[in-house]
Amino acid sequence: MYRTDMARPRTFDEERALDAAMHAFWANGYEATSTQDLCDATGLGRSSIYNTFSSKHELFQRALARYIDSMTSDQVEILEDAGRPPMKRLRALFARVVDSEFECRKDEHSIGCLTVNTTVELAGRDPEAAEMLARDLAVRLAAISAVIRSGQSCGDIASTRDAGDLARFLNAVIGGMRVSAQGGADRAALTVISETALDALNR
Amino acid sequence: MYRTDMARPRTFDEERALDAAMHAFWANGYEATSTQDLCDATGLGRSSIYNTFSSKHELFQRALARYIDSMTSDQVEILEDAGRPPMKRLRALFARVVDSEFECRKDEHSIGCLTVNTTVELAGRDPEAAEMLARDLAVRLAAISAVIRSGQSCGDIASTRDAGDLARFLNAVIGGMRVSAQGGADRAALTVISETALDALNR
DNA sequence: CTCGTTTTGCACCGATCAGTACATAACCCA
DNA sequence: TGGGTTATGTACTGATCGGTGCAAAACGAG
Repeated sequence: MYRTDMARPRTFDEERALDAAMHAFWANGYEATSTQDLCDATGLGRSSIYNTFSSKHELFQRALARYIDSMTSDQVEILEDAGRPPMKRLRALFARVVDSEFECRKDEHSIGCLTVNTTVELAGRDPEAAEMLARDLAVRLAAISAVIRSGQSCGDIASTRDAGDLARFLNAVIGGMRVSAQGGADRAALTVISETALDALNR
Repeated sequence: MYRTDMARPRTFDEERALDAAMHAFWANGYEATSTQDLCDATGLGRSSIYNTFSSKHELFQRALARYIDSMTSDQVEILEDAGRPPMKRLRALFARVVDSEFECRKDEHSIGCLTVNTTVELAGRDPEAAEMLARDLAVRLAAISAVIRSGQSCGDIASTRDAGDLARFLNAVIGGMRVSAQGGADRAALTVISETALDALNR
């Protein structure tokens, strides 16, 4: 079908372009990011973008997939660090969330989390995005649940609530922290929120 | 300046039109709601909309203000119900939040909360919206803090954390519940999240 | 009924939207 | 060096964007 030999090679790195597009969608949302914005962000011409990614919507899906892959594998890695006790792992997860809100900023404001942003903006009317988000949510909930279960069985976590329920709770708090950050909450505020959330596991 | 007498009267109710516009922005977001959508939602012609609300942006500000007014006064009323003990008031607040996620729906999905949606979509690049949201947040945090303080002094709330910090926490959980609802969480899931959040106040 | 004022409907504005057509450039292989 | 193939830049498409101009309609006051 394609003969990549004996033809003009690309002058750009597809992964880098995808990364730039991802940041554009992340900072401004799907609707507010125009195809021209994507050209500017990636440094590519319209032809190259459409030749490589087919459409704005497919480019968005690839950008979202990339974000989900990197963020969730990052978090799962923290959660599956068998060398540390469960509560320490959860604390590390929250610390990671707080840090992430101060990594990518724009005009002194957090740009939040692409997963949360997309859930709010698109989940209700973009079936493909909704399904990607649902699958990712399941993965994250499973990872958190596993840590909580092990914490409950070793006595590190006192709460007798269902591990899955506690995982949903922690996940909701993380989402709420993202929103709070976009609403202007500073590092201290986010830190206290996460500490308080962990209080709920110890009763 | 204006002589409303001896001129053609309006054929529509401004508050009803504003309400329809608010629901359109609420369900679809600012960017995804076109002026044509606003005409369809309100039943007004373009002239009437621009004559009454000046611009899409000003109409949005009025819609957001209307939403904030009604939602926050609703919640503050629950929180200031001096006849009930503090924890009961907080529980009632969360019950109200859960219910609200199942009042206005679209295609089996929650449309969330306009305050959260706007924080995510616009807070970073719309100063007027950001300021309205910040003022509203301060009001809600103050109301929650007051309830928590009274709960701490009467022994209804065991946590010795700063009341303001606990309020930030509860507010974040509420935001996280809105996001979870948009991500597909059902009533039982939201209920457990709120119960777990309240666990944190009793240790 | 006429005048002054505002509302309303309709046509229209330039700008921008996502996406495409096509010629040419750039490359590998023979 | 010439031919096959893909990448790229430029110009363009129809549709829609937010917003406006304007004339007719609709009313109250005199």
